[in-house]
Amino acid sequence: MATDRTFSLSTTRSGVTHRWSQTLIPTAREAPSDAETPSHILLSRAGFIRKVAAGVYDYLPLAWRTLTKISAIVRQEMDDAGSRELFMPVIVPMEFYSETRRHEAYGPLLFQLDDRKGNRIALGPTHEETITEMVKGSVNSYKQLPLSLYQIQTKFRDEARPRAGLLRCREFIMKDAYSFHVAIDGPGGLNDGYDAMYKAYVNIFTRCGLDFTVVEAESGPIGGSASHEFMVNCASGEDTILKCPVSGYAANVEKCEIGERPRGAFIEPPTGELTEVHTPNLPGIEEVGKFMKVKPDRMLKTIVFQVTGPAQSDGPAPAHKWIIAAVRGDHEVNEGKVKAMSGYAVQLAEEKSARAAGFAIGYVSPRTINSVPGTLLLIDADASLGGFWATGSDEPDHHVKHFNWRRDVGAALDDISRVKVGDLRNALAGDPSPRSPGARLETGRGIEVGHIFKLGTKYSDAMGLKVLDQQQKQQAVIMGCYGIGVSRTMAACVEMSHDDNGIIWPAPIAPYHVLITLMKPDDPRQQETARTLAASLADRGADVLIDDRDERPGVKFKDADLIGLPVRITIGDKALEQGGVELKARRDPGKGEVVAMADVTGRCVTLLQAG
RNA sequence: CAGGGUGUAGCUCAGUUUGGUAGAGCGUGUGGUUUGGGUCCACAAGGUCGCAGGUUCAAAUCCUGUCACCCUGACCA
Repeated sequence: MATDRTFSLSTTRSGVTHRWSQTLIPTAREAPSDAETPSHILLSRAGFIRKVAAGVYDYLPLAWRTLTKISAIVRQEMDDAGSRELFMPVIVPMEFYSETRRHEAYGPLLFQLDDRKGNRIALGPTHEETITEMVKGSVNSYKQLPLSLYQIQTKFRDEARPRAGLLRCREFIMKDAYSFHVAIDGPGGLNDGYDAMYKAYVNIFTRCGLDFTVVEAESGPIGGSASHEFMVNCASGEDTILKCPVSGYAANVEKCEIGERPRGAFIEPPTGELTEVHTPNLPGIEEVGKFMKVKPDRMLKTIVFQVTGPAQSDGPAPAHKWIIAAVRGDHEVNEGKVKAMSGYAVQLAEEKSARAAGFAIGYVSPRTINSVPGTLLLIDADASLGGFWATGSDEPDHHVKHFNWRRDVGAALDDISRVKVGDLRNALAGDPSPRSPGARLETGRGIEVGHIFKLGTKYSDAMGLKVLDQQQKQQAVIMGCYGIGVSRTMAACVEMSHDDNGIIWPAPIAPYHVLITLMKPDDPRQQETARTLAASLADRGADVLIDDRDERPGVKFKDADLIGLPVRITIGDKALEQGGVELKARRDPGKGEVVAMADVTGRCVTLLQAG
């Protein structure tokens, strides 16, 4: 159907009308064998995506329409939040990383290639360097700030293991935004810009029709709640999120604090003689526990970290070389908490050097605080309690029973420069909430679709992005950066919203709003009805797909459910004889109902506005 | 990167153990039939058996190498 292209200053949005026979929607009864997750299976079967290589996909017409709609919402909200769109190249010259050294941080994740002159080139995994370089050449004065810029671009990351279709790709579409400020606080400061982005993100994901949770994520260099992740709630999500039902506090596992827990005073008497047990060839806590007939929650897991420097680059030199972190056997050490409690930058100890220093890796006990010089012992509250404990014996293939803090570690426990007790492990469901006394944390799963954080001067320092401030002094620009996985959002939406028969699109990001199915595509009366309805719907801004294929009804209905457009209108003789057509919302079960012709458009619009 | 697995028609797979020159279902095309939830029938097109080398009279099948892809884990600003 021809659209009126006459020139006008502003166009009232009118919907499109497309015919199935004129677009490419290769639906399939079976999904490719490598598809396992619902979004991968359904997007493949419904003809949205095709795999080109591992983690690389074609976006077919339906997918592209949805991606365009997500992008349109992103653009509107970003523009409203004062950010301006630009477009930067995929190609990043390797020189851009010479100062930030991020190619080292990224490692093999960075796609690289050589041009014909032998120059090394990267395919951008994100664009901090490119935009910092660009702004450096264009902004010199505080008067030009604050500034916020964004783009929607294809990004490249050579993931070790792409998986789950669009959820973890090597080539994907991302909206990335960067903000530039002279101050952290006050009008126009980083915090202002960050809050504006936070609100824009809430608007974006709400408008997309997603069920999502905003969680606190690992803080940036500025501290506080400087980073948030936007997670689509869905059981198949890769990430665990924790929520306090009373205060509304939510955080990811890396970040989640745990409320006050009882801790030991190290005065309990031993439960028995320290007994050594031969435990050969047992790789994990689980196996060792079974062998010794001790439950994991009665074992102490002792993890060795090495100190790599002060927590802040300008901090004092570390007084320790090693950190041993003791948690209950059924708990997991949280590296961020090890950092926070120790005040050092740390990494998991390299096995060779740790052995050389005297740690029997795999069999370490807290007693090594007394045997390896320069060691700091951190104990999780739950592990500091009294009672029976089993732990390593500090020699290969042996563990001990009846470990007792006071008897076996001794006076070091009273020296706060050598031993600290606190929150050291990943939070779990049922843990005390850190924000609301008496409340318990709950867990859920999520898919990360957005991430915002405060960068501070990390890039401007490294790359020399400075402006002259009001006092005519050079000052490093303070930055924030804000990402949305556009293609991942589409997949996350399918994960969140589908049934056995197919996708169930929320109206705002459905490829089309209404599917008009002709039972007899050759029947002039049905054709005329379809044309009339489509024109009327398009007038109201609805995008319409007309299934004009000469297929059996069963095939058309199955395909309709599969591609998941929010509203289906079926034009057939039965309803026409009653002076109407059949109307059905995708999310409603059953057959739909016959609606009088005059009411159809109104009913559709109502259904679509409801989501 | 470690461990496991798979590459045969557009898709899902059988055939490989025991070598003899390639099959099914779905999909596609043609004809008929059927017409409100993946009709039924007939005929047809479609495959360098991932790639390279080797053994053999003969290789999808055995051997060697290589590439790709998948799963679990590690990793994931």
